[in-house]
Amino acid sequence: MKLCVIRLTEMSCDQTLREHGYRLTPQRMLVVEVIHSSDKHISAEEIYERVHAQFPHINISTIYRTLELLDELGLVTKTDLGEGCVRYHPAEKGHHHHLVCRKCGKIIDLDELALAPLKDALLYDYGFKADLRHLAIFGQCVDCQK
Amino acid sequence: MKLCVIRLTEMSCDQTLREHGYRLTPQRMLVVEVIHSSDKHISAEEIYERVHAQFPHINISTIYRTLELLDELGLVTKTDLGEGCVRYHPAEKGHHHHLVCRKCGKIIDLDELALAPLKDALLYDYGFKADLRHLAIFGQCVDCQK
DNA sequence: TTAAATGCAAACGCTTTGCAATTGA
DNA sequence: TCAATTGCAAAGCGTTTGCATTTAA
Repeated sequence: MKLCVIRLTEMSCDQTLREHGYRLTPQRMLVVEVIHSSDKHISAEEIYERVHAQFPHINISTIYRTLELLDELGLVTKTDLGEGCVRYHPAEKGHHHHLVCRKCGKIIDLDELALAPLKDALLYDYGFKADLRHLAIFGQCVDCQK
Repeated sequence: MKLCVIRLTEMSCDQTLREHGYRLTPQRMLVVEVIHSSDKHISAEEIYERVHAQFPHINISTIYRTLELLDELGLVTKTDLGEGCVRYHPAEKGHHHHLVCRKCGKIIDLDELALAPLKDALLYDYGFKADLRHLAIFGQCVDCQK
């Protein structure tokens, strides 16, 4: 069941690449596969490590170039969680926010709807059209408060 | 009137430094002065430029070391607005959030209270104690929506 | 006098770039 | 075939660090 979804998503990536006249190289396919099969948001370095295990010849600049391309095509979303690197995840997996624990580093996903009232308030009070995709909110999780 | 406030705040910085056994060097005093007299949040590079104009001998590593110290003493607050650098401002100027326009780069200050409902909701629903100081919210400002 | 602070230079981690060699269509 | 893509090496950025020299107290 899970596998079906993954395959489908990867296939639509491949299709999108082809549609835009980009080549389907093994490097690109592996990057797409790794991002889609990751259960969490993944950094360029982590993607590199995983691809490298299967394709030792790959260079990290190829990872960055592929990520830039996937971002341009709207296939991945970038999130800056304030760690000094950017994290990527498939755009298809939908928008959500992040509660980042400053103590243990845990990242809790927060549904997009949780910020809907704030979004409305900002538009009403400031005329500001907030783009609240993948917001990172820092603090302390339940476990670390004990 | 403004000048009084600035003087007072700088003096309390100087006092705090002294109280903790740190030396009052001309470099440190200039950094404090520049941060306090800036009308907006300022980056290390910008602080360096302004201090350098008055004190050409200064090195940027001194700026970074001073900022680290001021942060430790709770005299300045750091904000990552996703520009690839950290911005600083006097802790005395209070907490607030930032509406960052993706088009024109304008930064609108948002009162701390605006996020109080969200903070409460996160604690209630997730048990997450959010530290909502100096949050950056990206989007489009009124002017850029036209 | 002397520990603390500085300037300098070199390195850091993440990311980008120029260029020659390789490869998918 | 040949432009697109890659690997490689080098550089970019903001920031940090080790160390000898200087300086505030």
